[in-house]
Amino acid sequence: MNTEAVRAFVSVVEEGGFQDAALTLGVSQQAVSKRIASLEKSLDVVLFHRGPRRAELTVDGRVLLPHAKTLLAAADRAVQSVRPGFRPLRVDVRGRRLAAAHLLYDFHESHPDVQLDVVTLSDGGAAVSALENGSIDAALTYLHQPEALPPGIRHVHVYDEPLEILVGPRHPLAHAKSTRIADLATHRLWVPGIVPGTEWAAYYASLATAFDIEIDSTGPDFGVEHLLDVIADSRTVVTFLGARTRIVWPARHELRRLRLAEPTPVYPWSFLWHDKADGPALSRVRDHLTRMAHPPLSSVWSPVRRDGVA
Amino acid sequence: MNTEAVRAFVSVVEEGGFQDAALTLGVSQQAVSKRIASLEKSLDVVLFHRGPRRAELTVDGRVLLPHAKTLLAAADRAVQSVRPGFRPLRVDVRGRRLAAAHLLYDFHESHPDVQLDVVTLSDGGAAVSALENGSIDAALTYLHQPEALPPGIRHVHVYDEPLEILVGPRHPLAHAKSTRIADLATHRLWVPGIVPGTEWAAYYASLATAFDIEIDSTGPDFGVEHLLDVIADSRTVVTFLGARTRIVWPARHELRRLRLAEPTPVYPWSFLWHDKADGPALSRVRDHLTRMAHPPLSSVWSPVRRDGVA
DNA sequence: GAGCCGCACAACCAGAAGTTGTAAGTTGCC
DNA sequence: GGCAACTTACAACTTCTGGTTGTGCGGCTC
Repeated sequence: MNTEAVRAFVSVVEEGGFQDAALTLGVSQQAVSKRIASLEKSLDVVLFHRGPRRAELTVDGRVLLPHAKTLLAAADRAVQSVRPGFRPLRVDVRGRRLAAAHLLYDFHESHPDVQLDVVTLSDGGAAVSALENGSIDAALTYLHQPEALPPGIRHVHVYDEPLEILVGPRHPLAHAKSTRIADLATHRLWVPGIVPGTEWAAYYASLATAFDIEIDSTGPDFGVEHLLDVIADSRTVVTFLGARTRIVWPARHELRRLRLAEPTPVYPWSFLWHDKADGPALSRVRDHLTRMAHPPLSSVWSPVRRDGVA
Repeated sequence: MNTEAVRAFVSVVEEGGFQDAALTLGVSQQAVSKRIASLEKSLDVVLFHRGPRRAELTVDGRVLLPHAKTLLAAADRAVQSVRPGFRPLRVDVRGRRLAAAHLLYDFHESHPDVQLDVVTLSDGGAAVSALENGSIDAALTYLHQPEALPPGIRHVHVYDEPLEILVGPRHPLAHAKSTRIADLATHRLWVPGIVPGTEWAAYYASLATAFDIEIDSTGPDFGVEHLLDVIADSRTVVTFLGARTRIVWPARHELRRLRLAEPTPVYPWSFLWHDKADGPALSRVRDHLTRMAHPPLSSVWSPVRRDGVA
């Protein structure tokens, strides 16, 4: 499947003949003829009835046509996605199952005309340096030290995500409706895969200090499936997750999500962008996110102190 | 954008390095290196950080990756769509705004796993010969002469589509709820674009004969927009359309669709297929369509007499 | 420091894909 | 019927893409 051959095919259909297609493609008629011939050979079907009149699509050609068009559209979008200056807005969401991805998806649903490219970088620090060198335009992340941002990078708080815990069916808390975080001190709090130095690690460090609990992030991270297996089988292990974190577990696992209360710890999401990247598309995203900001819960704990309105 | 270069790019990401990608692609490491280099040159971005360790995606590479994958998926689907013996089921629906397309879309909604290619051929006769030579697998059309089908082609009636009329806001019937077809004899019944010799022409000929009305199909067909313009402005002109024919008219046109009653003329849709093409996918479509068959209306007129159940 | 690993560059070669020139076919007009 | 006008296809030639093998360079590992 040669892209140029496909382009020739679509062009012949749209222009109505080899000659005219050649003209619009800027090549000779013979070149178009060769492209179509090679395409037909590679697919092993005839695409046009060549009458001496004009070329007419065969049934195979008719079937191929829409597929060919989507192929070309995909190719064009692929090229556009990395074209400096003209590319879609690039936003880092830290992970595709996290609340940030959810927030951005909300935006996409209500603004389908804004071209987006969703990226996931390794950590918030990487996002900031990517913002600095211009390889991304914006990021949704937890900002541990707002005051330490490099010049030119701006930020706004957009969402406080309540924290929940996940326990197995035989855990003592399995049938509770909610629990207080201080009551968790006696349980084993396990959050594998926290990479030291990331904003994620900083958040859990703050949480552990604030409530005088111990969060175990040791041991190798074998992935979510393994974590769920352990939780499901254990009477003691508890893990944290954001209220809007999407996880899918196998049907056999009867896991429970529990709200935390009095206070509810929240994971604060900020929207970051570079002054230079600011423009109409970016401000539409930012406006949407700030407008969507949920009203603050009655009793919350957050690692960052925010002055003024949420 | 060379497809093979994109394939190499995705392969390098999935395999984790140039070397391994070369192995799975069956080419030399240097060839992969060249492909990536040419892709980077054509896009004018760097896709991989070449550390001495393993190749690592840049932000541009991360962004391109999903686009590259959809591009390859589109290419594969395009090839599959014409691959003899393995291609998706091809069904002719006569026109994408007609009831047949609607019926097939219903099927697609409830059976998204069945790969379909929807085709529109010029007329029912073309569909039959396309069925005969195997270039399509099935068709939804009005079958004027079921007894004249070539051997091997089978058919089943699936849907009676009530006929409606379309009038402008100043037409005397504009505020009627429904009308009897016999009462239309005094109006100008205009259906432009009926190609003689098609099943469409045969249907209207039957209709005209049965109710002793005159249907005007003369004059050049300037398309639906022109037809709607004429209807909207006229106090006399009336046109027919199927109850499930989708038309979109500009907001300024206050057109009215009216049901026909006592009897309601129906446009009977049949599902046609070739014995040789019968298989699990085709029978799922056929079963769905026959199951969806609507209960017969109380008083209908149809050009074909059907014995037994609907 | 020696060896290993991973990617890039150089030289070479085959063939893909462009060009021009020309043939073969049908339509339309005289 | 014969010729002009038009279409697409084929032939010969040229260019250059994209593959190969051989080799170099830089950073890990031991």
